[in-house]
Amino acid sequence: MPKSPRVDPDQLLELFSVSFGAYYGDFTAAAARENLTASQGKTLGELSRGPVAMRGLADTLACDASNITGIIDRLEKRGLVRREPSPGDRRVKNVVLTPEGEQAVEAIRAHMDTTRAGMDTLDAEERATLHALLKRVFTARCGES
Amino acid sequence: MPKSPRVDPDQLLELFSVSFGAYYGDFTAAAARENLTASQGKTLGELSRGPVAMRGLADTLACDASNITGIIDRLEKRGLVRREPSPGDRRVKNVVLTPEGEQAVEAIRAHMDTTRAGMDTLDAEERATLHALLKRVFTARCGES
DNA sequence: GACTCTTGCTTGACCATCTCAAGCATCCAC
DNA sequence: GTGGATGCTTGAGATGGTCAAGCAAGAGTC
Repeated sequence: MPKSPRVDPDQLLELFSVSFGAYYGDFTAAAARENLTASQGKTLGELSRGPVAMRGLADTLACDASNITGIIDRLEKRGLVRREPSPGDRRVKNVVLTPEGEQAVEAIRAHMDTTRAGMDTLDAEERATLHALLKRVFTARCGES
Repeated sequence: MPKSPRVDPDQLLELFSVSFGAYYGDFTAAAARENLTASQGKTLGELSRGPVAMRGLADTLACDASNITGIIDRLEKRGLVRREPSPGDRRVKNVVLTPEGEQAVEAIRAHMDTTRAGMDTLDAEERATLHALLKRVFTARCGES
């Protein structure tokens, strides 16, 4: 079953652009529902995988460390996040999600309506295929075997 | 060949988050190379598909129209873009990419190194499959037959 | 210990992005 | 032509982003 022959990398890149634009819009809207900006939502999402040092957030979000200070300041002021001193290195501050922060992450994920509706058009096998292909394209270098 | 059984929507959503983060970082870096911010790059990318009214850009980029005014101001000042009156409606201004603007878009697309490297790990059939699946998830509602 | 080097975080300055409220010009319906 | 809707701009205020500078703390050397 030849899905559609002749998809060159430029066409795929173009589709990435459109798809990610749609995802980003959906994400931004879901975050706005919680009175969070896209950057704040993205930061909380990273933290949902476990505590991260300020430096680590700056690396993941690909921005200057000084930027993170302000974002965490605002999230901390709202009680969604907490700075904790690192036991091993007193320079380092680990950022931890509070229960309220976890709730916010859940709420955002639950309200990604457009994206979820799109995913619902795939059956289980198609989801598995998409997952495998996307993973190869975007997480190759962090690659476990 | 069962790729990987049991990928539920939440896992796929999670992978979207990571993948789009990687894409966004790559895009931002490529845009920065041209002395453009991510928003400016995204705007130019939209315009590469043809002229768009200010209002249309605001809709596509999912932000307030007043925002677009500033972005286009800066792009126009740098000669990457031009405002043209719409023949049919004198309220509307169509934004057109200049040749310099087209060059900038090409340069950004050419320097999406991480993403291109990831795509190179796929063969032609896998690209076609990924294209078809992504398209179904994210462009269903604009759907031509 | 003292000296230096590096690293992690914060601060301040400066611009870009984003939203909202308000305003103006134009179109459209009546 | 009057009134209402629409397209764009402006200005205020908060957030996001970079850069340069600074402080605190680990790490290596003596």
